[in-house]
Amino acid sequence: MSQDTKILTSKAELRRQQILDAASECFRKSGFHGASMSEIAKSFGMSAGHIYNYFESKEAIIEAMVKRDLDQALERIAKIQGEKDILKAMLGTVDEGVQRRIDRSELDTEILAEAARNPKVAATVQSTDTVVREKVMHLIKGIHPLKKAPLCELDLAAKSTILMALFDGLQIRAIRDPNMKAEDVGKVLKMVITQMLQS
Amino acid sequence: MSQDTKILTSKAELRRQQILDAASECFRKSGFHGASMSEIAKSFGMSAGHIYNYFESKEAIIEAMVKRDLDQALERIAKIQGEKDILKAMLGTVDEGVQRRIDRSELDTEILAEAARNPKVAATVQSTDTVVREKVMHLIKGIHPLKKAPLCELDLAAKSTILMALFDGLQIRAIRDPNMKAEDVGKVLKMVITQMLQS
DNA sequence: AATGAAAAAATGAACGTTCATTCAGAATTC
DNA sequence: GAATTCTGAATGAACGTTCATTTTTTCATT
Repeated sequence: MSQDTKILTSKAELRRQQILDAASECFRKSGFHGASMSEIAKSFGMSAGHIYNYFESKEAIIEAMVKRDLDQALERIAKIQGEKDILKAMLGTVDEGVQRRIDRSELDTEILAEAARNPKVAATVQSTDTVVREKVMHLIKGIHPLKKAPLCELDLAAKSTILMALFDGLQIRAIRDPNMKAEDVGKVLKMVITQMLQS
Repeated sequence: MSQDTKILTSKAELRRQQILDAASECFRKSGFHGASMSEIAKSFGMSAGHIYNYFESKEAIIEAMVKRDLDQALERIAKIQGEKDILKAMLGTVDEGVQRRIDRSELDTEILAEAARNPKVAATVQSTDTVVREKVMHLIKGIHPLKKAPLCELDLAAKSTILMALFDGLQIRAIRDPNMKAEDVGKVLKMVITQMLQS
């Protein structure tokens, strides 16, 4: 099995994923600066120093985390894009989308805070967001072609921003208001999204 | 002028405000853990040690910042509550609200990240949010009393959450997408808010 | 006004701790 | 026995907080 080193899930790659998983959990609990390298390493039985054989620095870990999340986001979008009725497909993923934002609120907030002050992390976050937002705009375009004149590009950009802000905002709401009821919010959210994307 | 020590804006109180102002700017630039006490102190010509005559710890500074922001939020809400046409008054503040979220995105994200891992800061953030959200629910109630049956409490809670999530979300959007156009977003935002609060 | 001593405001070096990163070498795999 | 994987002590820098000390302000008394 080792005759071809091009296998992507090599041992080294598995080690990298282990580190990312452990670091995600530690960053969530303690924050990017609060979690030490040895805390991350010990949490899955590696020594602190050895992490540096897989990542150049602590900063590089957070960058890799952001890039890994991008692929998962693109998969979810592609699944919607493949459906006949795009609006219906979108509404069908609202509830799980709400729950995912709640679950990831602490980690994502930590990543954003780091992006707000660390130019390298900011660049990674911004470039992945650009990719996602283009896909979202394409989704919205696919909803509209019925009644009126086609959406102007300006409204399209603004609507994609609002749509993403709605979900991004829930991540903040989850921290500010831990008693938020996901089901009720999902209900109103579907209504708001329907109204916005059909007008 | 010194015969009555009950004057609220005493010298000590002014000093506290100076520290809060300087700390806000330093936290925004460097983050809560990235900004050192001496960096904060030096930025307005005080020594690091002297800060401890006004705040018990670094943590206490962030808590005081959150409480100070609450008062400003309540003032803005009270101004809307005093108007005849509440929906119209709300829409009138959307554009400046969008801009404020953009301007404060870095600092607020930093505060939230700290709240996500520091229970004391979390308690302060959550209790101030509860106060604000009750006022917002009261605002929404004031819009509705026309046509239909009164809003059920459940929808009221969910709508207040969505309304606040929209603005909270813009703060994240500003970090993920620095090219976001505030005016265009404001336009669509007004439309979405109008539709949601009148249905 | 001028004085001077007590109170208040302010300093900054020192302390103890923690952390990211390095590296010489041990353990394991091939 | 070479290559790879891994360890953990060592390094040097940085940080929050304390405190002995100095500077400034206050104000009753002269």
